[in-house]
Amino acid sequence: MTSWPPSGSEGAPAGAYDLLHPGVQKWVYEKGWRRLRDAQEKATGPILAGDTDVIVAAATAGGKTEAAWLPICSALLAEDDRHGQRTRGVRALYLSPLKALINDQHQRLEDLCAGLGVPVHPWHGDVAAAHKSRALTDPDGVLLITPESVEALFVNRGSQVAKLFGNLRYIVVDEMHSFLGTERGAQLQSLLHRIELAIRRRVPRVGLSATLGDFTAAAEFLRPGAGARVEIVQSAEAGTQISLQVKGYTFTAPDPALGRSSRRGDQNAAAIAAHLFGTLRGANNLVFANSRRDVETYTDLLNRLCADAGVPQEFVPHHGGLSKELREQVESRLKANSAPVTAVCTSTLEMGVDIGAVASVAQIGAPAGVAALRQRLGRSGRRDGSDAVLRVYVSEPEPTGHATPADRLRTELFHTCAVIEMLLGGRYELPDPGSPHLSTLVQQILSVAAQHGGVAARQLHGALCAHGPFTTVDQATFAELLRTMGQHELLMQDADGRLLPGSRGEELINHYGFFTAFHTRAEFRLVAGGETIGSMPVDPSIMAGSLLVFAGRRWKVLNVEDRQRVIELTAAAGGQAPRFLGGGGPEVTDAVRQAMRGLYLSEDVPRYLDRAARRLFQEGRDAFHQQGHAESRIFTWGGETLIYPWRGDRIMTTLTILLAGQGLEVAATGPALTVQSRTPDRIHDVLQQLAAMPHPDPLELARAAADKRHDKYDEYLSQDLLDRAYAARALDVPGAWESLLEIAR
DNA sequence: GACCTGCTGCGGCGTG
Repeated sequence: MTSWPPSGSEGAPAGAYDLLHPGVQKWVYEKGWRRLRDAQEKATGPILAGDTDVIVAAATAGGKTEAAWLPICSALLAEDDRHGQRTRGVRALYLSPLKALINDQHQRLEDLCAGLGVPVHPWHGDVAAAHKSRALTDPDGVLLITPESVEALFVNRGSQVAKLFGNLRYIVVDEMHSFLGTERGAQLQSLLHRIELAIRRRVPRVGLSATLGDFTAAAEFLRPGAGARVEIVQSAEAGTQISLQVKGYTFTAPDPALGRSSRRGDQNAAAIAAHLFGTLRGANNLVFANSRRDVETYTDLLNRLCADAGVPQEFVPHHGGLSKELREQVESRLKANSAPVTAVCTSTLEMGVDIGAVASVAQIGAPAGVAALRQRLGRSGRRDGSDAVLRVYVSEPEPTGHATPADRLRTELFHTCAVIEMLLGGRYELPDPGSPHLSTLVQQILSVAAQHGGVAARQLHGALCAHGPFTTVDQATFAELLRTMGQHELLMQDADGRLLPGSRGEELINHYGFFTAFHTRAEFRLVAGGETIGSMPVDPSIMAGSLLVFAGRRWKVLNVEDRQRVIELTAAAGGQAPRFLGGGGPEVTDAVRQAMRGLYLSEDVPRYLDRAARRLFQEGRDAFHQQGHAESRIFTWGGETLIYPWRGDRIMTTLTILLAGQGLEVAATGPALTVQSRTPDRIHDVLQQLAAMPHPDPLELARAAADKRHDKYDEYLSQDLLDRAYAARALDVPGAWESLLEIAR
């Protein structure tokens, strides 16, 4: 890198540094950076040119943020130089999936931008209204914002959007992987498109992520219809070394004759908590549990161990049900790095927030997915070049007389290993391109109608579908959607045929919950000593006298105020973590289930297993072969027939509907399909007949499915549209036929 | 037995 001020570098090939604005060069120089990181070196040219969309893919802590902002700030300053004055209006828009990430980025960007005279404005639900109205009166610089807050701008200040973004030069989408293939992602695409429509100009988009599985799909997401022209910048720098261990635990499976028992969880949790306590104390760590309830349970167990040992409590919970104050306390304790603290958390601490040096990461139970596990791992080993340390805790039942053949397969462990193998091979989940995201389209139609105070149907289709992100929605489908929205009084037509929000539509738009594309549930506020400590979903089993574990403490319920939705608590001695009911778990992808089968069939034993896990792994593999899974996929046990397709949840759902259509009583349980009281031969015949049939229309299968409502505005879809949304989201007919042929063979 | 994310306007009240 050349020095600053520039001196005698003439003749040297122009590196990225030489392309940056002198003001930005000065900042880099004063930081003492000896050279730019690979991602920064490669991204500067394309971003600075300002005529192309760019994806920057680099490992966590690979310098992605600066890779985007060094050239963006350079381009803005160069524009000012050309005009001889500072350009007004928002000139760069940064979109983040998390408020906490915006706060974090605000601090980092201020450091760069303050000296350059580029103001930076955070904008989300926790930002004071006064700040927002100030930014609106005289907009300038960089705006850091959530998709929901952009939605609110369109709905509440539709006429100001064109002026606000009139001089926009760049759009940055951070943690882009978290938007791919989701309702929220479709909302984001629509909002970006609507900004460009409002200012009648295309604005270069910069997407950032460390965990993209497929650059073609990611590029198509960033610029729908023109993904092929998106520039991909991939850092060649290797990520941190990973130090990885899977720890196995066993527990005695409850006797099925005695009914369901909760002892299973208790026994595991106590043993795992004891190991966590012994290993993690004295340093900063993150422990990821798979549910809020588990977060509370483990925090409580760990702090009881602290109390028994007479040492300070250093385990704190962090999840979405805790109040903003409590979460921020945990985040600042992690950042401050003064006294050791371990956060037990859900995915809330998975992304972005730079929480400083974390010695290790623990994961309890099979990880939700490959990208999620990579993000969690990326929280450790960020600063000093030390290894990222990950321990995964897996529990399996001890085989006794009561153990089922399925118990002996050790599927939790093989699931975990399959995800880890995919992580080590960089095989992240692929976004699903086929979903029409009709629920989000309902929201966007209402939002556009509110933005303009009425709109013609043809314009609406042009804006959102024909030239917008909902390209798979044709005119006929769109017309049906408008009709069903009319029937539900979401829309009405005025004398000129323009569409306006109807009475129900007005209600939706005028409630602040409108801005999210995802579901939100009714919740009770938990209050202790006059302070709100968090919230939990309405649960009828909670009443005065109930005992609760929440926010890492133990409480008794004093009072439940149904009308105001408030639960009053007082400190108490015992209790259980509340159930945060609702939502299913994450989808298990086809790639993971196929990788599980690959692990059973292989002869290699992963090196990252501890002794107990290795024994469980070997037992699982032995059971797989003894039970005949290598040769067959149909088995009988206890009057039921079990089918093991070893395929993803969508294929399992599709097979379930197909078999139910043949008059069989069938349910998907984990990796197996359970069919009631039939002989395997009979089922084999049915499967063979199905395999020989032509593929059915997915819509026909969807019609037969129950429980199809899934996304926020699905309740306003006609039966036919709901079937289409479900078919695209939940079914995989070609995959199911591949699987049928495999099983019937 | 199973994640998470996010959110406005306005009235009422206290303080400088």
